[in-house]
Amino acid sequence: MPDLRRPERTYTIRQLCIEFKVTPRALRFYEDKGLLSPAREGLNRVYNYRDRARLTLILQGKRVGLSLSDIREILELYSPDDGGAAQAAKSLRKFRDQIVALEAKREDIDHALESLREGCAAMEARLANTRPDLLPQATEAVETPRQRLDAVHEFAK
Amino acid sequence: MPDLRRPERTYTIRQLCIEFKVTPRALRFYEDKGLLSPAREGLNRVYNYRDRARLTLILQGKRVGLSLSDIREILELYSPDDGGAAQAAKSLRKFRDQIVALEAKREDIDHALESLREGCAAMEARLANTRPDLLPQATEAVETPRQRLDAVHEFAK
DNA sequence: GTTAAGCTTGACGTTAACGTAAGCGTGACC
DNA sequence: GGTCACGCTTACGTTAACGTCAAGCTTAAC
Repeated sequence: MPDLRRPERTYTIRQLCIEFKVTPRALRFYEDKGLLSPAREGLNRVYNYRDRARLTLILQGKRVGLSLSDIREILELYSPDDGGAAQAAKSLRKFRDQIVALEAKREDIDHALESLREGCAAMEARLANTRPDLLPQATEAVETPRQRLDAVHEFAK
Repeated sequence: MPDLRRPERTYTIRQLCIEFKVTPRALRFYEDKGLLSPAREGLNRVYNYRDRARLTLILQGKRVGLSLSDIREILELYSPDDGGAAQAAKSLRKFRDQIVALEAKREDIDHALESLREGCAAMEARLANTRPDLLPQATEAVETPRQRLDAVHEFAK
């Protein structure tokens, strides 16, 4: 049995799920889509450090707004054929495209925020004049549910 | 017949579609979802300047990444139904919630941009060392298809 | 020896925002 | 009097990224 702290370390599907806060369904889905291809022990999936690394890349990609198929393309660039130089250029272009898209989105948001703030100010002024007693009612925020993962078990690294 | 340059001006569904580069299906969909409710002339929809204004708000909202139901809520705030101060307080709270949500989205985007830029820099460095000839290839933008609406007719304002 | 936990593979369900097609009505035009 | 062009409704199809069973296999525990 390999030392648990070495790169030979392997993971069950659930271990990775808990560590990265995703569901088993998601990992199997990524596999379906060709983003992961863990080894098997009988039927069971066995993830190694390389799979783990790919998973972190997948989730990072998602966080920056890339689609799974974008991510798959990028992942393919990091492994095969040559040193990956020829097509690293391609993923560089994708990154840049994404940057441009996000910058545009940011500007839109800034505009929206501006007009929302104007609207707020106007309504505050109106309320302050007519029913100042109602102002505090608008101060409370709405509850944000979030979080709903099975267990909260802790796995040693 | 009303003067075409006055606010009494009305629009057919297709006129709005061409002006805003959306499809009739989209407008009917927004209506289904309660974001628009144009008048009718027989069966045919007749949009007025107010509907038009709402449509611009809808599309602005979409650009900043709001869902249609988010947009519907916001639209409802702009038609206060009563002069009611109590309602205004509620609206104010919603506005503030929306501001908070957008600010969060903005931060997310900033983070994403940051790591995208890092990734870009790393890949540029790598490419510059190994295959500087491939760098220009990544400079071109990807073609953006877009536009596929029947005619390019021009409608006077 | 029989639960229980954890894994597996289907396979259908879900949400958003429409696309697309079928079938029908209406007026304009040649 | 066909045939566009435009409009209507109803309704099924689509994509992404999983969620949610159902049914079944294994292994550890009691």
